[in-house]
Amino acid sequence: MNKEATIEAMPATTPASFKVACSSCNLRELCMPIGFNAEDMHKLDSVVATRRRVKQGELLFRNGDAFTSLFAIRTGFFKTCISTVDGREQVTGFQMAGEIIGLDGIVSDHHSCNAVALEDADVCVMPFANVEELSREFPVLQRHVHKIMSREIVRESSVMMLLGNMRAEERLAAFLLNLVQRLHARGFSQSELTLRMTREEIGSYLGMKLETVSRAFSKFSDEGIIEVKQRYVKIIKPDALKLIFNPETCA
Amino acid sequence: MNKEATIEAMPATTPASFKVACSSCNLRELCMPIGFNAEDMHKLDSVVATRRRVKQGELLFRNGDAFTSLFAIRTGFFKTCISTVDGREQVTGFQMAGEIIGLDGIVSDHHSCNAVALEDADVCVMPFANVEELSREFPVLQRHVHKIMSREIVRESSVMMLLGNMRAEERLAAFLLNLVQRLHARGFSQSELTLRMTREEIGSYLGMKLETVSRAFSKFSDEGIIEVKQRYVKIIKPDALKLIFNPETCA
DNA sequence: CGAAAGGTTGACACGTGTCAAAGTGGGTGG
DNA sequence: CCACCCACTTTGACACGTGTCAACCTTTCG
Repeated sequence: MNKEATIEAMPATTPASFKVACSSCNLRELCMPIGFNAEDMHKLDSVVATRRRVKQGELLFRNGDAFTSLFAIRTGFFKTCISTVDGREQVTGFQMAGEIIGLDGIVSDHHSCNAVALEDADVCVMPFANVEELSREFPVLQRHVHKIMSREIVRESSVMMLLGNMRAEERLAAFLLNLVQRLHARGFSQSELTLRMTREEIGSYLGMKLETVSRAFSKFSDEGIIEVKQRYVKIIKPDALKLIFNPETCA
Repeated sequence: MNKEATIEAMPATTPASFKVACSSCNLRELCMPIGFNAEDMHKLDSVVATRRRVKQGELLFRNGDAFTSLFAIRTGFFKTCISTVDGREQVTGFQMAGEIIGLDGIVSDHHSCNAVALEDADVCVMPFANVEELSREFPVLQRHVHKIMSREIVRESSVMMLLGNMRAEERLAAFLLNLVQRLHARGFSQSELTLRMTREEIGSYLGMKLETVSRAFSKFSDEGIIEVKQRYVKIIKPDALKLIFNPETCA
């Protein structure tokens, strides 16, 4: 059995050496641009001001908070969500190690969503003023920041495709494939994962009710495509999943 | 009766003086940052390389095209859309004068959607290399670019809320309110508009079928909330529309 | 003037939501 | 350390909103 897909158990994590330095961070390749020499790399370290721990269930930031910083996730797992006055909630994304969170706050200087830790997390606080200042000095960083924002725009577009055009099972298949792909890029199994979110949160992200999510899981399980036990999921037939999600977004 | 809400009939448009210069553009306040002095403003003119005309039905760029430039819409109206291998289409947005289009291409150096002119259009071509170079020189422009991208991220989040949580009539109400609000910001009526897109395109954007869009229009009309005749829409009771869309996104 | 594209409306089907009940597992306090 | 509790999940029965299919109408344009 492959190692469990928990971010806490990141591979090659040296036993908690808590440097606040990108230059010595093993996630650098995920959240920072490549192509820096050693000297520049040390200048880059000044992007990150501090670290911050967020316990499971706690908020990294909430709707309305003043925006001052972006956050790079070191460990842990987040959801971002917005909600209506009448209590309906929309999960707008799930974020894992190496991903950047907080871009929503730039436009209005205030965050427009909540960021909730779905497991104990550790983030790098990057004051946006630092990011912008260093971006002016380093075109590579500038381009990187632009790419991160563009990537988020493209991701949201593909979620719009899911929500607007796909049926429940297609959505769940796409969701699972996306999750394992991102976990695999972080050194985890491409067939096994442990979900960090509830059925309700998955449903909110995918625009369906928790019962529908549960039914879709059961259906995939009955068909031998996946193995499910609560939060644990094993993908038995990835090709079958891809077939269900046949219409590759942006083909 | 208020003037018709067609972008071509922009108010205070001097009779087609076709300068390629932001400093003398009457849309500057919409797509460029404020707070530039006259001297800097002229440097800023070099962001825009050329102009480009796009006829109704033609594409400004298509999925897969190399990304080189952002485009600022001077006149005209666009939709951006992505499609699946099996032909399903998702409209990801409608863009009008003063708005920036092409941000999707930054992440991969290739566009990931199609941009189609829904009426004859005229755009400023801004080579992204120019934008980045000037951004390094002018923090105000840098911040502006970041805000534009962040605004797009937030907009897409609110569409996710629409698609994931709202019912057909709520979606259409939100859509109409958003459209008139943007048109009003450009000097048009806040109660009358002429749609530039078909029922099918509205439906694609809002995740519903054209028949459902049509029915929702008829329902609003029957209730005296709006007046509809084909593409012409007059909002009789804006408050009723807001009530239908009561859950203000991100409340 | 005729054809094509877009829009409206009706009848019916079907996917997903709703409501309810029961099962499962993890955390916590005695 | 165990037992209880609570949050989460699964499953079933039924309802309902929206999709599907079809017919007809309106407008535009060659």
